[in-house]
Amino acid sequence: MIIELKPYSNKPLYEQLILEIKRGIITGELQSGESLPSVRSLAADIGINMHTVNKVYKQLQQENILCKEKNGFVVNPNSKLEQTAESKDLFKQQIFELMIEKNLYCLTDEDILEMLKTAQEGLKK
Amino acid sequence: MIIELKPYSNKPLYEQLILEIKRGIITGELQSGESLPSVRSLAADIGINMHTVNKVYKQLQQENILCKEKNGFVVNPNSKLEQTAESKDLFKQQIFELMIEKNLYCLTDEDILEMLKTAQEGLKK
Amino acid sequence: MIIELKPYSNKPLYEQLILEIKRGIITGELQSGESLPSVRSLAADIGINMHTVNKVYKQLQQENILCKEKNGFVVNPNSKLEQTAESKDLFKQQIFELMIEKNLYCLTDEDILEMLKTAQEGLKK
Amino acid sequence: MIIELKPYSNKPLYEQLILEIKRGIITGELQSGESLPSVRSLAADIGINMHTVNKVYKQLQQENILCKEKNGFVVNPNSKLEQTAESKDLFKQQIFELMIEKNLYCLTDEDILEMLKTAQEGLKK
DNA sequence: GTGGTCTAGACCACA
DNA sequence: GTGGTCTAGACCACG
Repeated sequence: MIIELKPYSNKPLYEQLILEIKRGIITGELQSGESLPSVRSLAADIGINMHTVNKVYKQLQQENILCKEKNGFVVNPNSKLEQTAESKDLFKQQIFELMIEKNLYCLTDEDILEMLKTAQEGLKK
Repeated sequence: MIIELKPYSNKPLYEQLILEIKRGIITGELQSGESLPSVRSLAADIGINMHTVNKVYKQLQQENILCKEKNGFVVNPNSKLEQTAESKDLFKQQIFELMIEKNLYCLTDEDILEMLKTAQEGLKK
Repeated sequence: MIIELKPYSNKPLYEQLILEIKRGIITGELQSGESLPSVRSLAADIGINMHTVNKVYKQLQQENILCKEKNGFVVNPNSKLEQTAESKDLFKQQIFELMIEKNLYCLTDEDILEMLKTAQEGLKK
Repeated sequence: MIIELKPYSNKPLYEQLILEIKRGIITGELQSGESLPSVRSLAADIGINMHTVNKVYKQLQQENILCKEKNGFVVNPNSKLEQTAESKDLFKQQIFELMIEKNLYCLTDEDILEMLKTAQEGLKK
């Protein structure tokens, strides 16, 4: 799986990396139960600090997306992921902000679905 | 218009306030062309610092949502707001992240629209 | 002579008015030696504060563009205006800033002359 | 790069600093992609407040002249800068005011070009 | 009265 | 270490 981060972006590296890993899971590049690279090797591969990768793995563990095993982290092997309470709150907040913009600029449900579809098609890099 | 901020939220006060003002515009509590309270009075009202309000007004001016008149700020009197290039980029990023979550937790288009609708109904506090 | 000020602009009213009067002189709408309206009547006409007009007249007097007579202000009757030392400094600063932008965005002398010409053609409202 | 600000000028410190940085870019003292000093160190160097430098960097980022990287700001690495819509409007206004002065004092195109050239030669302090 | 600018000092997130 | 945010208080320009 190829991961590219933008050091220029406003978005913190760790958030970018979280999104990248989630993307990998969605596209199937990271299968259920598959092991992730070690903190050190991933950090070296993508050229960022070890602590940043560590933070990412821990946060994804908290979101129930990764599980810690004795030999490192693996993708949660449960076929269907459940949102944690915190994830749900964050998601609601995302929806809320989207709704604000939607109304402010008079966008329709169709506009939103269209954009979601476009985003999804651009998923596999 | 009632504005409530959460001082201990992760979200910066100024971002919260920006959302609140946008909400006011959507619900019609703030009409097109209507004057906003002065930075000082709003700051006093909601119990935050003048400079924080100032930052909010300036950013909303940047987003073309507020206009500066000689005696304070007013809601952009244009009936239909246009997204700036930057707004569009941010919106695309919002959509992208939503799409990631949508796929990760196997949500449907209908789920998303339903949540948007719910959020909208909860608009008027 | 028709004067229109934009209360929305970032530019202070008094600076706008100074430019408008200079424009009038250039286009010939205000002839050499011609009287200007009284502070009060001009203020009333264009809907601004008397003090603002007063400030404008005084500043233009200092720039040697207007002269004070017993019955009010008149356009300096000298056929050819001379820049005061301060005007020259301000003008040099204007030129300096223009030069900065010109170089920053790699504009040519021709671009500048072209834009000056265009501005001049738009002079007579 | 040597930067000198005039604390008692009419022009705000932050505008002066913006011009100085643009000057540095034009003269090549600041190369494309080069890092700028941190807000704190630059502020200390030139004897102004950190927040003032911060404002300058942010505004230059807005103008697409600086980019924010993870560890500070760098000069936009694009070889040719593009004016933003706002920059263009400001530039037009500059041209307009120059044209007014040009006509008021009966200056010729050659005078303007001559002054621009002189200003440019005085660029490297 | 309004917003704009500048200063100063604090705490936090990120890497 | 970096910039980001927030607070607090001061002075100024504008109208």
